[in-house]
Amino acid sequence: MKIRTRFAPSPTGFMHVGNLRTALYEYLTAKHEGGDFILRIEDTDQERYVEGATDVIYNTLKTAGLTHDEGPDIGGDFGPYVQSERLSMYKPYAEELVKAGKAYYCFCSKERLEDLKKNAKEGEVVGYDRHCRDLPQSEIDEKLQAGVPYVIRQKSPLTGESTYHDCVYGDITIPNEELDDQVLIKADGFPTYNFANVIDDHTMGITHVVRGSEYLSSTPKYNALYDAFGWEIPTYIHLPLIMGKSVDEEGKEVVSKLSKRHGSTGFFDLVNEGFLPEAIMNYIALLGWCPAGEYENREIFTMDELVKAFDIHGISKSPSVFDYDKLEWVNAEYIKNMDSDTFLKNAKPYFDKLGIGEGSYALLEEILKPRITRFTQIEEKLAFLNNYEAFDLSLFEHKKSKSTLETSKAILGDIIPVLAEGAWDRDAITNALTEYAAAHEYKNALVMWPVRIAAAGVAVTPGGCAEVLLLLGKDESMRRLNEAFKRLG
RNA sequence: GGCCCCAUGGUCAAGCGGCUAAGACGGCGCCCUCUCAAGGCGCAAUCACGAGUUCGAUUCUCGUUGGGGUCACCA
Repeated sequence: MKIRTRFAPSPTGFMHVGNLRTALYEYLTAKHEGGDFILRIEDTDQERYVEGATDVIYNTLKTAGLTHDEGPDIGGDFGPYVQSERLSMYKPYAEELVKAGKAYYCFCSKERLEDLKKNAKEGEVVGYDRHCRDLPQSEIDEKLQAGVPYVIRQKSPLTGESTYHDCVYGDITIPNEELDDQVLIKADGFPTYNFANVIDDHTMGITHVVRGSEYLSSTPKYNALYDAFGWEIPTYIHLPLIMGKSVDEEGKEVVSKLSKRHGSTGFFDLVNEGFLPEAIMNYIALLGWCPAGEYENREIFTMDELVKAFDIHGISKSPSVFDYDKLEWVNAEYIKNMDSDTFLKNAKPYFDKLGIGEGSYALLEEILKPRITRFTQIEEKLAFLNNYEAFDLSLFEHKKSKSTLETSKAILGDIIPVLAEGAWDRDAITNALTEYAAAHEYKNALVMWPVRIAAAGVAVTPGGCAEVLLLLGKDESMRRLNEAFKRLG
């Protein structure tokens, strides 16, 4: 049978990387076996409606490279794919359950439910007291007739225990008394997430349910629903949570579910910070899953390779901490391996901002590629091109090169005229400097150091002396060299 | 608090009764080198604890501790 998985986000306008990783694993689970990946929008909570939020979902999936086979935007044989458009189908299912004695009408007011909670003993957590579970039929009819608002609740088993199998966690057993009579249809007639989820998954032919491990303990309730309808229970693949590390008020390191306080956790937040979509996906694929066989120890994967390598046996059970350092490294790997066109496409906005012309593109690509871990760093790396301030002359002093204020002054004095007359290409500049060094029996470093400092005005530059001069152009270089020379007295 | 799950270096993690306990990020050192990177080489760093089972436990069982999740007319 063809595998069908689904990604069922609710439109909140924000795509958490945890959700995105779930989507990724759902995609990979299906695609590894040649199955279908379905997108379904779960918008049964009208109170949480956010304008344009579904576009965020489409854009995320598209940018992330997770192409769905069926969904609200492209259709499919199991539509509609938006829950609010399926609204009419849920209640009849719930009523079918009521008729079968597997669910019941509950007329309890919100106030009564709140009182239940309020009256609970200190530290005690109480669920619904099943007040309406065994109401006499006459009373039910009466209330229905009178138009008393109601919800439909699932009749959960009171005793015994439920066991189910999960592909990652193995057999899970829960005492049935832990299962409460959850609401299936809300007072407004809308289904709850739990209920709609089961109905949708079944009617859409979802074979593998992939979701976070927070559903581990409520899964028996879902199963009870499948059983009540006589439907086949899907294969479950629960995923370990993604955690974040932070420091509490006392300065202690604490680990908790990844959230805003750990830094950017939204997909587009990360993208805006300069992380490449491919790198983000690559990184999160490895958070909680480890490749095996021919892919063992591999760190960099294209989406196609992930599809080939993915195997649910490699999914780990323990939660993992989101490591921004490693993400940064993965991102850098992608940059280093980029072809020129892609590199330029990403770098161009920054080049334009700095007023850099086409003539420098190739050289910049060469010197920037190994030096940036994110494209957003370009501005800072090249700041010296447009800024040249009266830098601290002590920059000319460099122990390793044996450069001092004196040697710098002498060498600049000698070399400025030479450079002024020479050609302005990489070889010419390099040769001029090294030949001068050789002629005076100086180490290259002793010559390169002051020239680079004088030209850039900063200690750290991407690329070396010749590259800095080239980027600056002859006029600007000579101007700076002369100015620095003058300042050296 | 009840219930469920988890537990290998700082982090991601391999391991599935016998290994000098992989690999990666990060850290540190060396090399290369005009700075910074990149690259190369190397080093430090892990089986939470306690009982069992076994000839032998990181690996199996139980307990302890620690961490996480969950207990809605939210999804």
